[in-house]
Amino acid sequence: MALTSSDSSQRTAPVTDQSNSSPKRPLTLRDVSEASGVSEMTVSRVLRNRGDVSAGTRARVLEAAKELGYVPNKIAGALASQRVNLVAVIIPSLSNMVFPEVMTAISEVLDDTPLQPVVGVTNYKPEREEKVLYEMLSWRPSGVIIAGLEHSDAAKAMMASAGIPVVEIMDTDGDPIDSVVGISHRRAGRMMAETIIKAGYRKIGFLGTKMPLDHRARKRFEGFTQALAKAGLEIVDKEFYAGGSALAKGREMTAAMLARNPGLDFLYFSNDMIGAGGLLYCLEKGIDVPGQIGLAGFNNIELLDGLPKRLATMDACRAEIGRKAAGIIADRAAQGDDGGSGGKRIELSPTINPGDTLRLRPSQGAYPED
Amino acid sequence: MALTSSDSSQRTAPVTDQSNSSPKRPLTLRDVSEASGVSEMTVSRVLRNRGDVSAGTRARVLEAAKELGYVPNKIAGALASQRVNLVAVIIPSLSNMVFPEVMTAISEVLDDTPLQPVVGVTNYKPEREEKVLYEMLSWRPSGVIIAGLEHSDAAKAMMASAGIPVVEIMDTDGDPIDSVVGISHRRAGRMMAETIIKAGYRKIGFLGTKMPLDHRARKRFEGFTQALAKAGLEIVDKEFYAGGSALAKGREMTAAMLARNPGLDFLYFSNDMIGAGGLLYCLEKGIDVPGQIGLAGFNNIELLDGLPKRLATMDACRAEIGRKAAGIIADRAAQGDDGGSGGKRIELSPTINPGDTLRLRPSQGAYPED
DNA sequence: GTGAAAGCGCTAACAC
DNA sequence: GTGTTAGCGCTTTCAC
Repeated sequence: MALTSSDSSQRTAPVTDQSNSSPKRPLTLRDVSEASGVSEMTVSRVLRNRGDVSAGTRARVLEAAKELGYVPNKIAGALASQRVNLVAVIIPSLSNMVFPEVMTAISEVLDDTPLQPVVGVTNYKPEREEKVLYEMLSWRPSGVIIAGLEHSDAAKAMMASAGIPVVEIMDTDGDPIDSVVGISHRRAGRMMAETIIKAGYRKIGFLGTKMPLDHRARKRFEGFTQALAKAGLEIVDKEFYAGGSALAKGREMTAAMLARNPGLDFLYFSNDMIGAGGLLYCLEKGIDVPGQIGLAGFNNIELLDGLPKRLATMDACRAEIGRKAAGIIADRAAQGDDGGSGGKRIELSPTINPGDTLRLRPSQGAYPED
Repeated sequence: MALTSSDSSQRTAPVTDQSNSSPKRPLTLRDVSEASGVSEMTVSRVLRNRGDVSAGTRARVLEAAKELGYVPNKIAGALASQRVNLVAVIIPSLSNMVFPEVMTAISEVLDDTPLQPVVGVTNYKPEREEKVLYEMLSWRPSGVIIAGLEHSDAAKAMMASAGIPVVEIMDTDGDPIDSVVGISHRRAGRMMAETIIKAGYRKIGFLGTKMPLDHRARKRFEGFTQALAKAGLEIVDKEFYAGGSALAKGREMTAAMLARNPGLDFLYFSNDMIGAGGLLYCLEKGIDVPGQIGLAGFNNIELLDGLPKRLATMDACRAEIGRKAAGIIADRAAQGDDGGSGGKRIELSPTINPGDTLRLRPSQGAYPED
């Protein structure tokens, strides 16, 4: 791909610096055409590597384009060809660690295609999501990848009628507009609860974010409490935070909760970062983890490798989600498919990583395994 | 801004779902024009809130647009108006924590303008930077914000001749194409060295990334060793890593270095994350920090609040850099300035945050302060 | 293998 | 206040 001569030579420096010679009018195909003595049409063909062009003209055009420092105008190109090789990727946040990872996976897949990702950030606000979506759709992208299944009616309507493939990612608990790739966060919560119960923990506290708009955290919580209920258990205590450093908040909340309920034997954190804060607190206080208290988070953040103990957590399949989602868009785009042909539904299976903060067997043999 | 009626109503759901009624052809102004019985031109004016339109027609147009679920085509708009309200933001990485923060500041400033940021990621590779830049410039953005001062000749030429404002950010040690906003990383390295020396530490180790393309880390290292040399000191040991979890690497490298050189009394880490790994290691080993060994990192990452001790570090003014850079672009865009009018040069002053891992007075009174 | 004409969907500029 | 005309810089299509 990077080896085709036109590809590399197109974006090369202007050998003759035109910036002082002419008044700063952006160069057009016509300029290259005149400089090379070749018609605009043929110049266009050379620059896009389309159709047959003789080696001679080809060389002359490339030479002229390079000399002038010509950069094609994609706006005009897109309007004329009715094709925009952009994929809108709409995510709640960049500072969450989770989303950059999904982005990376998406980029990797799209790198092998003509498509390019464009990111929009919503900050977990539906009205911002709607605005960002509107802005992006107005550039007529080839597809949309958007986090979550919860959107305003207007947003849903826009996506449904855009005539392009839409992939909702991260979460599968709900009705997709078109395609979905993700995990069931309810199931993830349930799985964690079952694992904890099986390990013999009984007095369980929950610590999470206050964000009512973080639907995935909410669903994990629901799944978690539901599975506990099924085993006749109930959360002993819970606490939610908003803002500030997650690590510090995890520490503080853990301190507060353990002060209120010294008898707790497990803390389930809605993300790894606050979990790490809790872990550091427990270790500092000399609490036996996972003997006296077990801990678990969510996300399997690589960032945290290197803590004194590895926090038990759950892999949310972020990279795989990104890859699959990008793959769906890429396939559809390659087929010239406009999104009408029924969406895919891909539910990935998250796995529990017990780390060092979750004992695997019940201490008193209360619940035999299997 | 969000209160102007056109602004909010433009992006509202199609009340009548057109997706089944017509073959999936994207709607055009003409459709709205016909549906409302108003000329395309006037529809355009209403939708953009330009010029005087009577309340009556205005209402009818809005009604029709909403009904149809019309989303304007920015491609056509941009081509016709020769205006693209996009700002290209080109950064090395999203997973670095540093850049999302800069992005956030940029977005905040641009939110008050018609401009919109579009991110491109280079992964610290010059050839990718060149490609990303080329792609973005081909959309004719209103400005470019790009990390660093080191670019390929081709990249520099493209930016110089693009006829738009260019702001290079993060670093001021070098020659900008147009404007710069950042800190001097050489100075940052020197400052840290001077502070460390003043505090009485003498046997200093350095731990950093192996990336030869992380110019800012390199400059900090240079400034650091240079200031040590001035005081007649030399780094006792150094170690570089690549890949993997920074926290874990910091821990491992610290262990290795202290095993080799038990006499070290200070470790300077090129970033907070590996610094945190080192800190955790020292605390675990019962090493007296900052008595026996002092530690410092770089970046003042909020993420790390909550560690057992606050790591000494240096604030890189990330938010301020983002704000100032976006401000420059926004001002120029508002003035219709094409970037010809001489760039600004803004050098911010990083400050040292001693945290709990850097004693402030020399223990033996070797170097009296001021 | 190359060129000429038409037009993508909008908006600037000017008429009315 | 509203409509008309003429492009924006490309690519499509078709002729040669």
